[in-house]
Order: sequence, then structure tokens, then C-alpha cells
Amino acid sequence: MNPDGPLVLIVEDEAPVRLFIRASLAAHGFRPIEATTEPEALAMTDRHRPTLILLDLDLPAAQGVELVRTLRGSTKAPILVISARGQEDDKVAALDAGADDYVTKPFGVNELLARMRVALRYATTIDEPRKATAALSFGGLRIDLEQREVTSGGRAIRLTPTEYRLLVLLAQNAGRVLTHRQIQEGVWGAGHADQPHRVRVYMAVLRKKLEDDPAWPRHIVTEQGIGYRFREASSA
Amino acid sequence: MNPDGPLVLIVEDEAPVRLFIRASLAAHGFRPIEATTEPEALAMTDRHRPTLILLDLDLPAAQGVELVRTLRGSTKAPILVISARGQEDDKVAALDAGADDYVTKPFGVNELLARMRVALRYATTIDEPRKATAALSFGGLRIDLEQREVTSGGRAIRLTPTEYRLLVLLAQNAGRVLTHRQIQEGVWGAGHADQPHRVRVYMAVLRKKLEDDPAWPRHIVTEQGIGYRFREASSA
DNA sequence: GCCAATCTTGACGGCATCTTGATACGCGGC
DNA sequence: GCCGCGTATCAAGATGCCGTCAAGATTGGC
Repeated sequence: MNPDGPLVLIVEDEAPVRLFIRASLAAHGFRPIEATTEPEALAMTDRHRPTLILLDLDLPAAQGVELVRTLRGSTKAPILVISARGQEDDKVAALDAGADDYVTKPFGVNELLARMRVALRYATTIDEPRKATAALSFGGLRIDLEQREVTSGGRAIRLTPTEYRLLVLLAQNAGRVLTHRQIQEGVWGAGHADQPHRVRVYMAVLRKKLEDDPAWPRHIVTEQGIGYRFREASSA
Repeated sequence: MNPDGPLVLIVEDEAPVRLFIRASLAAHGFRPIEATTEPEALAMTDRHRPTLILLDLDLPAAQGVELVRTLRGSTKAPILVISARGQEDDKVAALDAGADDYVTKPFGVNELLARMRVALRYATTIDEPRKATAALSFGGLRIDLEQREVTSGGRAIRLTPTEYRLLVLLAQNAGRVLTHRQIQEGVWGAGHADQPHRVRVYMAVLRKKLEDDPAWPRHIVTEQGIGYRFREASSA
């Protein structure tokens, strides 16, 4: 096992799945540690400070979502939630509670590893360059937080206050999934999280202004039934 | 913690928000100190002379605006006000009372840091070169306070007395938001702060005379519902 | 008192923003 | 294939603030 690999806590009560994940991670340079219950997960987190946490929502007593909340209070490590099909509500609740991303069972090893890498990349880029980030850059897109200016490929983009706020929220959580609720609370404040329609309208506007081809967005990605995700432009 | 970082006083009564801000500032090289009540804020300000003050308007007893006024009387440090959505009136009142800028909750860390940097930059540039504040320069724009002459890109600009007073007011508060009230009191004196219309007329004139493209001003920026802000021309 | 420069005021148009409704699309389930 | 859910997009409306033009009032110099 790679002694320098990222420490990953697996919270999973079903032994076969746990073993499968452990083997997969170990084979790819991670150092897996394990927990099967809520208190165990908390103890492991406090003691070993894992770099990333994999959490199956199918925990006994359905305490998964609460566990996410508790963990989020004690660590900044990215939390990836594993949920079964048809568990959409739990998944959204877990994200609302602070999870960073999700994987749906059944999943392939490569999918899981890819998600983990993305989560780790963004976690470290947020944490490491403690130097003041006056601007956010994603490929040709640049957001100047001081001047409150957005440029795409050099040309300036005019955004209304709400549009700007939404974009900044997305960009600052690049790589993460943001639920409808999180987006609305972030843009309109708490207590205004019941009109997902508005969000869609603004997403459409942002895409039209930012994306080269709004019908095939490269930055603003829809997560069906969950919310949206901002990512760096992929190689088209 | 960086022992040389700017000392920032956080005035915030809600513990979670306060901790969040403190952690964010400490992680970016600032030295945060804290207060949760009005008298505490005043005491901390007198004793530690912070370089910048972050003040949540949601203080108990709604004393936020009054506190701004009092603080302004005892320190020249920039005051950044934190207000919630829908608190537009309080926000404007706080700016009138002497606050330098505002951030709207909920806000991102980077957004907050960006505002702080802007405030600190202008505060020091105003404070340090006490020598010969005979002229102000912003990119191609130059205001000679002794000769009472304004040039843009070398060519002289003819301004009427009122136009000149307005421009100087804006330029001397570059980076800050100036409310309609402040502008009117600054240009026409106290007791003439109820005709925002005049201000718009003069802003239009100034833009026509100073800006390359008055329809897209680079110096004189409108702050909807608040007032105006003068800034250096960005790199377009 | 006259003139020119300046300032004020009114009116209008415009723009921007935000919201809401209507409609079409896309995808998966049945 | 049909249906239903969630989504994308367009359109229209309400509101309030802003920018601009131009006429009228004022001021100050002579």
C-alpha cells in the first residue's frame, strides 16, 4: 500500500461492499480506513483526520444525513456520499447537509475514483493557495472579485447583480454539486428556497452570456433532480 | 497566524458567523480580533486600533448604524458593513453614517476578502502620501488640486465649479461607495440632500466630459439604489 | 440692466431587473 | 409509444431607478 497516498475513510456497514471499495482504493494508491457505524465514523475521523470521506447513506437507522452534518462540523475533508437508486431525497438532503458530491449505486471503480480525484483537487486548491484570491479563473472565463467584472476570452461580460451573485456562488463551489436549495439560499438568502423556477431562468441567462454554445454548456452543468454544478471547461 | 498581518476587528454577535469569519481571515494572513456588543466594539477599537473593521448590522437592539457613527468618530480605519438581503435602508444609513463599503449576506469568503483589500488599498494610499496631495491621478485622468485643472490623457477638461467639486469628491473617495445623500451634502452642503435628480444630471455631464464611452463608464460607476462609486479604470 | 455662464427643474424615454406564466423539450418509466 | 417529471427557453409585465434633453431660473460680471 502506498504509505503516502491520501487517507480515505470508508463508512459502510455492508461487508462485501466495504471490502470491494477497500481493495479498489488500495490498488490505486489510497490508504483506506474503515468504519461501520456512526460513532465509529466520528471516532475515526477525529483520530485519523482522513483526507476524504466515503459515506454510504444506507446506514442502519437511516442516520446517514445526520452523520454528514456532524462530520461536516468536525472536518473540512470532502465527503462523498454513496446512495442507491431511488434515494434521491436522501441524496439531496445529504448534499444540503454539507456533502460535496455523490455516487449512485451500482457504480464502477473508475467512476468512484474520478469523483474522488475531482473532490480532492478542488479541496486542495481551495485550501493550499492561502494567498488572497482576487480573481477566479476557469479557462477563458475570469471573475474579478475586486472590480466585480467578468470577462470571457478577453471580452467583458455585463451581468446584473443577481446574475453576478449566482455566478460567483457557482464558481466558488466549482466541482461541487449545489442543490436547488443551496443555490437559492446563497443568492436570495434564507427563506427564499421554494422557487426553483427562478433559478432555471437565471441559469439560462448565464449560459447565454457565458457559454459559447448555450445548448451544450461547458461550465454550468445540470444535475437532474439535484441542482447544478460548475466545472472547468472540458475539452469540449 | 501572521504577526504582521492587518489587524481586523470583527463585530458580530452570532457565534457561528463570527467563527467562520475569524477562521477565514486568519487563514489569509489577517489578525482577527472580536467583539459581540457595542461597548465591547468601542473598547476594542480604542485599545487595539484595528486597521479595518467588519461590522454586522444585525446587532441586537438594532444599534448597528449608530455604532458606525460612533466608530467613525474615533478611528479612520475603513468600516465594512455586513447586511442581509432586504436591509437596503440600513445599508444606506450605515454608509451615510461613515461606513466605507458593504457586503451582502450570504457572502463568499473571496468576496469578503476582495472588498477588504480594496478598502485597505485606498485607505493606505490616502493615508500614506500625506506629502503633496496636490494632485490625484487615475490612469489617464489627472486632477490638479492646486491649479484646479483636470486633464484626461493630456488634454485639458473644462469643468464648471459644481462639476469640479463633484469630481473631486468622488476622486477623493475613490473605491468607496458614496450615497446620494453624501454626494449632495458634499457638493451642495447639508440640507440639500433631497434632490437626487440633480446628481444624475451632473453625473451625466461628467461622464460625457471624462469617459471615453459614457454609455459604459470606466470611472464613475452607478450603484443601483445606493449612489455612485469612483474607481480606477480597469484593464478594460 | 444686460449678457453669458451656470444651475435647477421638469418631462420623457429608456433601461434594467426581477418575477411569473406558457410552452416545448428530453429522458426515463410503464 | 405514451405519460410524467423535471428542465430550458421565450415572452410579457410591473416596477423603480437611471440617463438625457431642453427649457426656465439664477447668478455674477460688467
